[in-house]
Amino acid sequence: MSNEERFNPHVADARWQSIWEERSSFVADENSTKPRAYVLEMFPYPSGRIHIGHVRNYTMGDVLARYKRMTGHEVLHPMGWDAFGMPAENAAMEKNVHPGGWTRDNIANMKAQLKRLGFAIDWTRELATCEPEYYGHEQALFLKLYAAGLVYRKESAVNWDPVDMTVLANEQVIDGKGWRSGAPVERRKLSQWFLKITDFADELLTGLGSLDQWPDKVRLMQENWIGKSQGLKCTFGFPGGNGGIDVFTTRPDTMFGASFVAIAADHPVAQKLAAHAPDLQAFIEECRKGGTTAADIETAEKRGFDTGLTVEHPLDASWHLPVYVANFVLMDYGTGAVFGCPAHDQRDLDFARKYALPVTRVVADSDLTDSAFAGDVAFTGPGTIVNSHWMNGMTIDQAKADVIARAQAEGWGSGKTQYRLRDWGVSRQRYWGTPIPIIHCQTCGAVPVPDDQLPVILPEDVNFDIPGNPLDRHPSWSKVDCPSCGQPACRETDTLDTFVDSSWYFIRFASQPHDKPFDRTLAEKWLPVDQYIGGVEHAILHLLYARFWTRALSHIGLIDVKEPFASLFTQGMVTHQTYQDAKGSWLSPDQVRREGDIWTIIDSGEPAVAGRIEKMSKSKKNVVDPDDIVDQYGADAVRWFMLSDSPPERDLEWSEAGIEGCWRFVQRLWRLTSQVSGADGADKALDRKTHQVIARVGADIEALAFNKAVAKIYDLANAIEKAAPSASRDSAIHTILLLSSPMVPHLAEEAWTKLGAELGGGLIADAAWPAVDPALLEEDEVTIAIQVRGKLRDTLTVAKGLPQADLEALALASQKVQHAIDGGEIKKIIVVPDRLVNIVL
RNA sequence: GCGGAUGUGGCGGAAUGGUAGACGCUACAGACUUAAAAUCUGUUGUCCGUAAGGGCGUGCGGGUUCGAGUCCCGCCAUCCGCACCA
Repeated sequence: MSNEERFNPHVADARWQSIWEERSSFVADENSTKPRAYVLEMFPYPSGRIHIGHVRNYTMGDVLARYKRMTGHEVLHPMGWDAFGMPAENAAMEKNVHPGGWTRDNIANMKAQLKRLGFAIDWTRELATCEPEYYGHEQALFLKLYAAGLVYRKESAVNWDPVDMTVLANEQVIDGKGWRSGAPVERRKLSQWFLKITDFADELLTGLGSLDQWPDKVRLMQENWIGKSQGLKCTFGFPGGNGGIDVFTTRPDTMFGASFVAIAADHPVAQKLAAHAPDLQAFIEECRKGGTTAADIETAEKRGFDTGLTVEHPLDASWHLPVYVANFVLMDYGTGAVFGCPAHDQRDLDFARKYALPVTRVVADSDLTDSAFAGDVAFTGPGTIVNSHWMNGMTIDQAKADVIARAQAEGWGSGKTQYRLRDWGVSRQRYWGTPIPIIHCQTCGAVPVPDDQLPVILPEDVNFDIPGNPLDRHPSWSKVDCPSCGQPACRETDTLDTFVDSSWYFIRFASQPHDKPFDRTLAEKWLPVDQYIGGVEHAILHLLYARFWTRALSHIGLIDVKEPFASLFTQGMVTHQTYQDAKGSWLSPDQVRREGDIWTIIDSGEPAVAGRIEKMSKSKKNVVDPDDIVDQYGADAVRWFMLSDSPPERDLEWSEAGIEGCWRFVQRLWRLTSQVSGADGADKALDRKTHQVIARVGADIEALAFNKAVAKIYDLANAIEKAAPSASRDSAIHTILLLSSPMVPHLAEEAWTKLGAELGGGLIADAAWPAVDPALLEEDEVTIAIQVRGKLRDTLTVAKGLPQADLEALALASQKVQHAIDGGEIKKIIVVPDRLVNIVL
């Protein structure tokens, strides 16, 4: 085949990309009267190179965006950069570059990479969170939330790396040591800024109910994260009426089964006692050291320290319970104290057995109502209250209500709703983030930076030669006068968690005025995002914070949007087989060769081991660089591969054979377009196929079932190739181009132009999605399955709508059917019109 | 431990309770070619059979139904999330 007959992406891709750009094809018109569609993929962190996972993510969004355009929508499909964060500081330390320069270079590189894939993005709205034009407005929003009382400052414990002199996130603490320095991590108390997300706990929970286009899995994860539970908050008083210990319980019905009270190591009562009790102090220290990883907790023994204190049981003041400091009680949930009811809580039982505390049964599900409780397995099921005075015989729910009512009447407690969700700590002791716009004054305290002094811009002249936050040691940056009293004061040197940056970028995309974060009317025109696509790893934090931030803005009257993302889709990862040599070192796919089932290392000829199929990662060397494959196959083949075969929510395995197949299909589609014949005559069967495929592909794209849409396009391609020349066939070729154009846009434009004489020119990107003729969706012949006792014995092709009696007669006339009946007695015949006949013997 | 998802050919996967395996990949055979690539035509769940045809097949065991990959009950396996949450 000559070169002219081939589609050449190396020429075509760039040509069409620049034509789209020249014509501003994908710039969203905010004055449009068309229905709007806001399609958004989670914006990337500018790490330096596009990852194949990004390609999959953005290809999905792109297909939807292009499809929406073709179906008459004004589409907003923007792109930006989640540009603050630690990797830039790490690079600064390792390579002696400025985080800003490093980040901006990365953005330039990645933008070029994205452009090569031909995404239909409105680049005029591009934003980077590290630029003052963005984070300045974020500071303004932060101060509005502060003014509304949704921001506060409190002492909070952090993981402190004493060598790097920095705060570490939990996942940066490995075996109690800093991930970078390897130094044992200390717990430090720092004054930190918090956002009152807990004020919105109930709203965020009930709001999940309206998100019917979110995956159940994500809604459930958020529900669990918010962790609503209802119970009783009550006081166990110290004898003599001198204060007491507040506890929260979800099982007030088991009050009479109490045998001890346990408090957290950080509980004020424990702290106070420890001041004069070195052995308790030592115990508390040990509790704090305990790891926070899953494995640590699983293996951690329940341990306690008897304080010698006792408290009165609220329902019987003569009954005194011992108070322990226990390693399993968390200070930051509930009140930091619990009462233990060992018979009906496994953790309490473990503890009671260890310290030989009483175990009293108060719930029974059988005849076993004795107060003595044997064994090491707590009973947590439903049952009837026993050994509990007036509550005996009640159900658990009745008893709960009774105790809460009594507590409220008598004033020692009240019903309470408790959430697992904690307020969002947003302070980061780092340079490369949004400066928190607060000034600390000795006289006035924390003073917001006045509006006219925003943005608070990061100083450029910083260095990373020594550990710690460069903002802290900058000679002048933090030194300012107090806006309130004019005395010398000090800027806050902490910066905001980068999750704040990503909590409102979708609003800024919709509207980008210079003088304010967004224009309300314009933002409300586009929002909520109609389709949001990204990785499931953001199921909780990013998506919860963005929901909170939007609600907080709504709460203070800045925008009338409750939920930012109407529909959410979480796509699977791109995976690839891994390879190792005999010593276990990872090998990249191009270092190995396969012969049958044997893998060998190409250079040395030594055997290689083909390992698990895993998410592409640099450390396992099973990566494929998007630039390389675009160089080799062109953007369209890569895009097609991203959409083929695997359902988008599942993992997609990269394979050489797979991309080769896509490349062949791109060429096959190209060849088809040269087969427009100008012939006359209709081909009813092909027309029918064409219209069925139009309907399916549209529905599949709307459902993001790209693999099915791809399969239907293959189906149509097969049908076209088999059909004889006709006007119908020419029309089918035009149709298949339109249907595949969101997926392989460069090829589609190239072919569209080639056929332009017939079609009147114009870009296929601006063409309308083909209309479905409903009349052609119906077959006029149907194939009927003939079953005998539910087993298929024959099939018959008959006219659609044949009456039941005729179907029965035809079925019985079949030799195969008669053979299967074999003279047996027919009990009844089930007929499903146009589908099947089942003869029951 | 708690919660959730998934399980279909050699592989990725299709299938409103109604013909299981669409479509793609792989493999094999053939055509074209001096040859290769590309392309085209077949075959490709499994077992029995020359064939016609038939048996068995959607992780395992039950159930509902004229009919179950699909619905119900109970297991098993894998993956994911959360995790001392009172």
